[in-house]
Amino acid sequence: MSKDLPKSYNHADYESAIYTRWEASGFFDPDNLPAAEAGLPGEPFTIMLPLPNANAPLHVGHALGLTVQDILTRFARMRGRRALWLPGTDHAGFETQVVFEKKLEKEGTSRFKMTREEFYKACWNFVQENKHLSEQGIRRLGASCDWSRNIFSLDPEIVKVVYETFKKMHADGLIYRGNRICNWCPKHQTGLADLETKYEERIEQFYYFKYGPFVIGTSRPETKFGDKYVVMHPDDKRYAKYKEGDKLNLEWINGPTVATIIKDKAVDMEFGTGVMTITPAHDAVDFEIAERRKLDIEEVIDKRGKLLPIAGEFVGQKIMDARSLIVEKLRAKGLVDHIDDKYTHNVQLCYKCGNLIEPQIVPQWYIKMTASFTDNETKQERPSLRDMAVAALDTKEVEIVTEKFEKIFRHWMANIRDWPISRQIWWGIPIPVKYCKQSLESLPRRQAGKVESQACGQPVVDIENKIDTCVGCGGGVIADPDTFDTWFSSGQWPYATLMASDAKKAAVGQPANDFATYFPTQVMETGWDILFFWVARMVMLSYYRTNKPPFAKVFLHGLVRDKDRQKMSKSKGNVIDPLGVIDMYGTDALRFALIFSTAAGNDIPLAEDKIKGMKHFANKLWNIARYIAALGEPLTTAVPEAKTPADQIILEKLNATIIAVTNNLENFRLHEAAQSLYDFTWHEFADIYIEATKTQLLNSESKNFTIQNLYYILNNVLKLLHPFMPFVTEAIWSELYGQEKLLMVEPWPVTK
RNA sequence: GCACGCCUAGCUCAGUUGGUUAGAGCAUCGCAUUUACACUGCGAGGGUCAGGGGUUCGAAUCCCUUGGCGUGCACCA
Repeated sequence: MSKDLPKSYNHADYESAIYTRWEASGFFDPDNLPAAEAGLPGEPFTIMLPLPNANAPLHVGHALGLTVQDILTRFARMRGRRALWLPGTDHAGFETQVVFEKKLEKEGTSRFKMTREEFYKACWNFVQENKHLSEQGIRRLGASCDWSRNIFSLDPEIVKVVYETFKKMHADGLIYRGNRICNWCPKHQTGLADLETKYEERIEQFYYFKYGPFVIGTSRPETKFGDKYVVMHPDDKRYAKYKEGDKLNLEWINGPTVATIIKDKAVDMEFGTGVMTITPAHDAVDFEIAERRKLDIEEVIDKRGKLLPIAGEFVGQKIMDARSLIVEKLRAKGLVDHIDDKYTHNVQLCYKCGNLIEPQIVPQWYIKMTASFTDNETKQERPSLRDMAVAALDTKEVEIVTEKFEKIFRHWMANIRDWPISRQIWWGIPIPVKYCKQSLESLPRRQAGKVESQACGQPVVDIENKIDTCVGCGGGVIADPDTFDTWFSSGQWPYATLMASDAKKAAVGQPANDFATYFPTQVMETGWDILFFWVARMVMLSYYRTNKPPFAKVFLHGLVRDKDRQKMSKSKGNVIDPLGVIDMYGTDALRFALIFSTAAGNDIPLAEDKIKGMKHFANKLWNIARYIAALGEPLTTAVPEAKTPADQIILEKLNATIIAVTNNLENFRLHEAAQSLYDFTWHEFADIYIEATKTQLLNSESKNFTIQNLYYILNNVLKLLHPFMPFVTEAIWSELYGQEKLLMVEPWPVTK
């Protein structure tokens, strides 16, 4: 019986209905897959959806990641594996707070005009809305993820796992509270990790001031009020007559002062005059010298970037406003030696707002990255977190697809420093620590050089929020006001999600063995821009907590750029909206265009022409099916018969294509798999073989096996293409064979 | 400064461990016209694989070098 199909494939007629059928089938949940039901469970295949941030709509970069992950998941599923693609959303602490604060700003308010509770609730609602939108977008991309396990990083079950890790690390001595200089963003009022700052080259003035008998250089006159140490290199012959510890009386900005000579090798003799004064509270290098030499540390600038009383008449002024006034005053006092107008240097900026980072001394929680430790439970000696991660690469327990990124990863690991995990923001997981109230109040928190635990014992980790009495003095306690760096929780994602899933199941009396079954995961697919932020942390934390790698392979995709290789940005107007593209050309066209000509990790130029071309490909496939369907039913669709030379050639090429596609998918060469499918389908199958069948079909002897071969090849092509173009292939499949059998769970082709 | 990568057709890019005549999409040009599909088919032009040197029977691919472009990390007052 022949079928009449419409002349061209109209994606809008099929996509949403097909997704609904997939979802209703229950096969996104691997526990429902036929093999598992039949008591023949395939090997699990797990992949975690990398956390779309709950603060922004999907962009084309998400579309790429989702496509790659869906291809891998569908491929695994069709090969009989229990494929679990676990979707989730990250609260994305700082990122979301920044976005939400901008929104508040537009509405003429700010978080500082709200209570913390009000802010948190408003932010929660904002995130829920966006989360819903993202999830709809993910569905439109055809993502075959298991919504029954959908999870949010602020779900209590996740928070519990995160807290347990914190407690264990604290018990193991890997976490400490450091009262050190950190990267402080005066706009966002929080400390930031080095990764969360960026550098920008600027040409500014460099000032040379007379400091007693010396000339000192500085780019930041506004920090110089409290300077009382003058530092030079011990081998600098120019200053040999000054000895360590010598005191000098001299005139400075706000009057006479006493300076102490310090000799330290941290000074670069070649730079400036080889003499500097130090400002330990607002400069990392100066702080390091002061800490090492036990020098006094005095704050000059407050957390909002205004001068403190030590600045005398300048108190309360913003540092940038004060700078020129201070220079004028020094000039009036005859203390300006000269000024270099063309001083090129790099300034450190907040990666979000681009404001200058103001180094400040703020107590923060840190994780030791390079210290080996004794596991408090097992009493076993274990290597440092860094060393565990590097060992994972050495043993190939974790492999990063494309060597280039492995090198970058190792380089970063070699230079890693302790990770500050506390943030002074409100949107996030609170740090589960209590302090003695009395000691906190008697010692103003965040006062430079003081640690709040001095009065009454140590801070106490309280993950169940039960402690209300200070163990030292018996008085009240105060909860740590800070939240975790988002990456501390998302860094635990691969195991935390599965542990949390078990906790949820156990709570309703279901068998809970997700962690046992689906961990470690097989693949982590994400953009290279979060290799350090996320991938590195997952590897370290997973080995720490589970003794296992979080995933076997890391597949890093590149940035999607426009056709001229420009970064997509709203201001350039070159942003491709994935949902708009889907409306116009269909999901399959977008997916295939994204995958088609890119290697792992390389940036992807995406032009509308390419997407359009792939829509043509979907239509070509549709018309191949239409041609074949019109020929009527075959005797069998399972056995090909190579009787004519054309048959032989096409069946050989099909076998070669099956092998190539399978092999390329196994090795993450998705673009090569896509290219060979495109080429085979269009130029071998359609252009050559189908043209040849027009003659073969005229002959009644060859008609039957020709129809048989056409179906056989079409079926295989549909299966091979399904991971890449799930909608059009499923649409054709159901037009041919009805809606009962889903292509999604058909077995993967094998060669005949 | 430390590290990494890239340079292949007009444009955007593929090219796995070295192995036929170096490929695709788009663009260009010619031909075909009620065809499963114009969202088409057939065909053509277009490359010193950045330059130079080396290893090899053989190099876009490996090594050295020069030039150009880019990225990550660090960062000096």
